Amino acid sequence: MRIIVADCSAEYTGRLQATLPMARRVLLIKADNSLLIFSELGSYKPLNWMASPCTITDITPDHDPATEVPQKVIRAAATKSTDILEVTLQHIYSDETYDLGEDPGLIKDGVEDHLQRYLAEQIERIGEGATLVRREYPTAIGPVDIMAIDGNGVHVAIEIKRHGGIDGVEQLTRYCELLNRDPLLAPVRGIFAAQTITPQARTLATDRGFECLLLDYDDMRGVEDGSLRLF
Amino acid sequence: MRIIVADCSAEYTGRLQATLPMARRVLLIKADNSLLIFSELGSYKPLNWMASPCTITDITPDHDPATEVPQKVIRAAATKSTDILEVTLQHIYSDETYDLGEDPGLIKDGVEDHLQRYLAEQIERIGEGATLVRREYPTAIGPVDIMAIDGNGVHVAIEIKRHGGIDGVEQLTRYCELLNRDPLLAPVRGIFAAQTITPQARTLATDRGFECLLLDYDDMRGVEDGSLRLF
DNA sequence: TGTTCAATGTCGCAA
DNA sequence: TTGCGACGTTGAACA
Repeated sequence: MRIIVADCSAEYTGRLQATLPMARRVLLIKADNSLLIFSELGSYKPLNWMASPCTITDITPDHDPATEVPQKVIRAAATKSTDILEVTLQHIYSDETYDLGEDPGLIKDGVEDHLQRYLAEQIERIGEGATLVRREYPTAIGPVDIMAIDGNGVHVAIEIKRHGGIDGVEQLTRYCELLNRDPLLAPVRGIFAAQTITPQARTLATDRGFECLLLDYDDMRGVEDGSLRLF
Repeated sequence: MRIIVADCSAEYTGRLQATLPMARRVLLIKADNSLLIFSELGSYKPLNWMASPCTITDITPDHDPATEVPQKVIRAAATKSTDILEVTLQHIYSDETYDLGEDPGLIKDGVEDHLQRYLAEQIERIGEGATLVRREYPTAIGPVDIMAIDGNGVHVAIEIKRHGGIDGVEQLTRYCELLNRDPLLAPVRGIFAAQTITPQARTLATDRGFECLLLDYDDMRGVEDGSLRLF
């Protein structure tokens, strides 16, 4: 990891054009050659960047103290496209390199996948006698999160979200519309399951005849842990 | 901007739980207190982070060379939620601070807005004899990207995306449904125009009776530049 | 301030 | 590899 603090300007040409006027910034050049340009504000997104794979070229122009020749130009050129990011360094305050080595990486817990897995394993949460058909049930317009059959033998398409908004209801609507065209499946009920559901989404879902199911993550995890403890 | 190079581990608790095992990494702490943790690989997204607004607390435990007490713990706590990111620094290689000042920001060119402008000016790309009604044609549920009239005098609603996915088709569907209720406009054709269109979006669009139109940005820009050169 | 929508999105999974 | 959807999305425009 090379860390540069410098007054710099930058030009990006690729899927769009972007210009960064001269200002003091921090540049990171990672082991994979990706280059990031940061300022003091904003979230984790850099002002500008070049993703790996790319080649980095350091260009050092002749230095003439009389004129304001840049100290250095760093050119990052994407390998698989014509994207180019060129950073002109006017004054360099620091330029240091550290070898960080490989990173063991991040370990996550608690995302939608877990919700889906738990609900699939505790499918009777949608109603007594329900059985799982499969997770990620494939359709022409994408996989339905969970397909099940309820206690009355009726197919149930379940859309799962961590946070249920209108988009999720639209998604469920598309799936049910499509699935209900299949005489082997129809009628198909829809269930909108989420840890939280916005009032608008609940209204829309209800209006379209879908059931809303609030998921309690801790509860579901508890049941899972409990069942594991039995064996 | 504070730049720290250190062996560190981290724990994030918030919308999810995440753990980062001990490894050498780069930390950036920006003027707004946001904190980013980088490794050598990956794109611009940090391994872990805390967004502004948040408070940063430096905790220096008693140092006992006999046991492996961490040199420092940095605790970033979100202001508006209970999110916490705690970074334990075992060995610090560098810890420097620079004042970058304010950034003039990025200037962009070539986003969806430009596609829309080009297509509006080259409206016959949707068919010979087509004429533009207006860009950002207002409706009760939001503006239609482009409203036009085709060679047969039929209204055409055009939804433009840089990358066309299912969401865009849904958007176009909502617009057309609404517009077709207006006896002064109906019937209204729908065109889904994008630089790239996913197969599923194409299937859905076709199924709903919409035409798909692939846009070539360079081509459209070329025509534009060419016409500009004439004057 | 909250909501909606684009993004040089990025990331991960599965076909 | 490509397609697809989630994301601690981020960021900007607008009501």
